[in-house]
Amino acid sequence: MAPVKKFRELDENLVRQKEAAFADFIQKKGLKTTRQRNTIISTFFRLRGHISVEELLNQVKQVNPRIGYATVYRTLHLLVESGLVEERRFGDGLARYEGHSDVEHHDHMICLECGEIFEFFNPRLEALQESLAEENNFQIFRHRLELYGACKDKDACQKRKARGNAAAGAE
Amino acid sequence: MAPVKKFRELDENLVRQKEAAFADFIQKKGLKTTRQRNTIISTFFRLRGHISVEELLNQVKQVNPRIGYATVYRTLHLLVESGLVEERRFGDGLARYEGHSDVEHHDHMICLECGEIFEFFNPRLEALQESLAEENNFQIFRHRLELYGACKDKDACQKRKARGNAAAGAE
DNA sequence: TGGATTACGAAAACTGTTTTCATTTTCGGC
DNA sequence: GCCGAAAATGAAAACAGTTTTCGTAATCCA
Ligand SMILES: [Mn+2]
Ligand SMILES: [Mn+2]
Ligand SMILES: [Zn+2]
Ligand SMILES: [Zn+2]
Repeated sequence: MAPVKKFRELDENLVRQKEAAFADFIQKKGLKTTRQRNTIISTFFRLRGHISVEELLNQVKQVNPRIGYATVYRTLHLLVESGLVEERRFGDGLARYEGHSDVEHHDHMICLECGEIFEFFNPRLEALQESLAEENNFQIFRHRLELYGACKDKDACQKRKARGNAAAGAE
Repeated sequence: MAPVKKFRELDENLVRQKEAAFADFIQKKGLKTTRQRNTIISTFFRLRGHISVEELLNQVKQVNPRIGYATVYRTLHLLVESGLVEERRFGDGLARYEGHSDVEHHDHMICLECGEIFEFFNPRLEALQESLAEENNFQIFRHRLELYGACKDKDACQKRKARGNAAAGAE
């Protein structure tokens, strides 16, 4: 009867689940639980999207302003090592991080006009990659596929595209 | 009669063609022809593969040891701007450059064991990307697809894979 | 060939990230 | 609850790749 609240609850549960999984990882590695790490991961898991280190640090500082870059970097490495988080690089020079959503693997479309990032997954595409690898006697461990362009829906993107200052394709 | 030589000649012609195209570009931009730029581009076009700045500088220095990083970087930017060269990043932190081959666009398989890079192109894959973009009302300007894994042919890669120190998928 | 314009090269600056190191915190055993 | 070894923190320095600066030199058109 309260679908919005329901989603929020579910999301909150997922976050707690991830926090628990990370705690597990930390313990199994013989590392220590610290206030800073807890702050960082619970902040991170409550953010959505593809988060840069600076973005994360800014949020974290609102909870504990004494936390610095080093600890955020170190914690992100642990999160990646734990398998709960993936690092992405979309060519703007900064690493971005995202917690796994329910979709295990996905690829990205990046709008060069508005910066929005769309996620997609297509089994045929994945299978085709596999079969091409096979042909070349190559075994895929992982892959990255990024489509850079413009989302036609957005007003801003259409406008800029019409003015032609995007088609150049410059970074 | 001399197929190897023939290929070499053809290749040499292609290089000269590119050098001419770059000269054109320089002139149309109102820039100046210099000994350093000539050395750099003719060295670059005679190398094959995905060349890092350091690799290029090392080669260039054998012709003229006084040429420095700055000029190599600047010349590579011009080459990219001219459209004769493309920048690639395969995740090892360095930019790599490749002159267009006859194949206009291609994607890459990167062996994490031996570092070898295989190039491929598949129209079905490209078309599938297009149609997925279409579905999302997205217009692709460019894309990048990289398959990371192991080439099964190579002895070294097979051996290491068997020992299991590769499957972890760590960077 | 003069002279405005562009390029060069060494070194400094920059950016994102990693490391160092002195200090503090954690946590299992007492 | 305290001890002490082990691990974590944070400020600052170091690092790596790349870009910029700035004084000097080369280019090239009138
Ligand atoms: Mn994503
Ligand atoms: Mn290539
Ligand atoms: Zn995929
Ligand atoms: Zn492609």
